[in-house]
Amino acid sequence: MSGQAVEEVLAVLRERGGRVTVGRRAVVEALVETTGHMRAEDVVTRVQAGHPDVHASTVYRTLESLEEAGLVTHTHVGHGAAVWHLAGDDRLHLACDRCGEVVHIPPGLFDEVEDHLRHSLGFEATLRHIAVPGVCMACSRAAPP
Amino acid sequence: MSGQAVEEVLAVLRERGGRVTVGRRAVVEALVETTGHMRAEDVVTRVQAGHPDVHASTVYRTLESLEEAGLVTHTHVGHGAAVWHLAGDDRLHLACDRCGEVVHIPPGLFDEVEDHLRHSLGFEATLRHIAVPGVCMACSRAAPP
DNA sequence: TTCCGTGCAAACAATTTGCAATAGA
DNA sequence: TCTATTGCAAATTGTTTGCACGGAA
Repeated sequence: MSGQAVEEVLAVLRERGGRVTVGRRAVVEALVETTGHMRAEDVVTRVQAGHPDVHASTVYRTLESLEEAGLVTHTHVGHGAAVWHLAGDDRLHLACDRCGEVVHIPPGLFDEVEDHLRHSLGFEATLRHIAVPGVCMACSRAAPP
Repeated sequence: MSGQAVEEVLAVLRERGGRVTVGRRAVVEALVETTGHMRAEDVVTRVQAGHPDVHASTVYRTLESLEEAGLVTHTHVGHGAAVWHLAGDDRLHLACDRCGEVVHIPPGLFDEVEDHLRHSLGFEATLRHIAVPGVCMACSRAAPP
C-alpha cells in the first residue's frame, strides 16, 4: 500500500502537467518509506542508494516541485536543517538539541497558543512549520542540567 | 547607560580569563545598541561600519565566545538564519514569513505548552530558542489567503 | 513533436578553520 | 612575558543555477 501512496502522489504531479521520472519516483518513494523527518541531504543519500545516477540537484528540484504542488512540506529543525515529509502528514515536531532526534507529536497541541497569538496580535502562527527544540527525556536523564 | 551595559558584559568576559579587544567591544556595542534580532551577518555589517578593520571571522568567533560565556544567545528564525541578542533579554520571537519582520512578545506565553510537553513526554522544550513563524497582521491584511 | 526534467559543473552564501603575527593582562 | 585573539585566505557545507541534451506525454 505504500506503493499505492507513491502512485497517488505521482498521479497528482502528472495531472498538473508534470512528468514522472525515475528520479522523481525515487524521491517520493523515499518520503513514503520513511516516517518522514529526512533532511534534504538524507533524501539525496537514500535516493542515490538505489539510483546512483540520480543527481543531487535533481532531488532538490524535485522536492521543490513537490512542495509547489502541495504534495510535500518541509519543517525547519534548529540549525538551518529542514526535514521533509508528505503533505497531509500534519504532525508537529520536537527536536532534541543533544541527540538530534526528531519526534512527532499529535496535531492540535498548539492550537491554544496559536489562537492566542491570532486574537491578541493578529499573528497567524504556523507552528507546524518548525520543530520545537529542547531536550528529550532520554538525554535529560543521561545528563541532567 | 548602554555604555555601562557594554562594560558589564566585557567585565564578565575578562573575569573568565578572556581578553577585551576593539572587535569584541564593537560586537557587544552592536548588540546593546540594537533591540536585538540581528543576524550574524548584520552584526558584521554594523561592526564594520565603525571598525572596518575588524574581520568578519572575528565577529563570528566573538559571538561564539560570548555565547559560551552565557552572555549572549541566538534564536533561529525560519530559513536557517539566526538572530543574536544579549542573554537575559528573554523575550520570545515571532517571525513573519512574508515581510521577514521579527517581533518580540513577552515571555511566559508558552509556559503552558512547555509544561504540557514536560509532563506528558518528558521533553524540555525551549521555545525561546526559535522564532515562531507565521504571517503578521500587516501582511495578512495586505494579501489575505 | 514538445518542452519538462536532468546531469554536470560552476556559482553561491554563510560560516569555519589553520596558521603565523599581534596585542591584551 | 605568555597566550588569547586576530587577520587573512582557503576550505567547508548545503543548496542553487545556467545550459544543452534526453526522455515523458
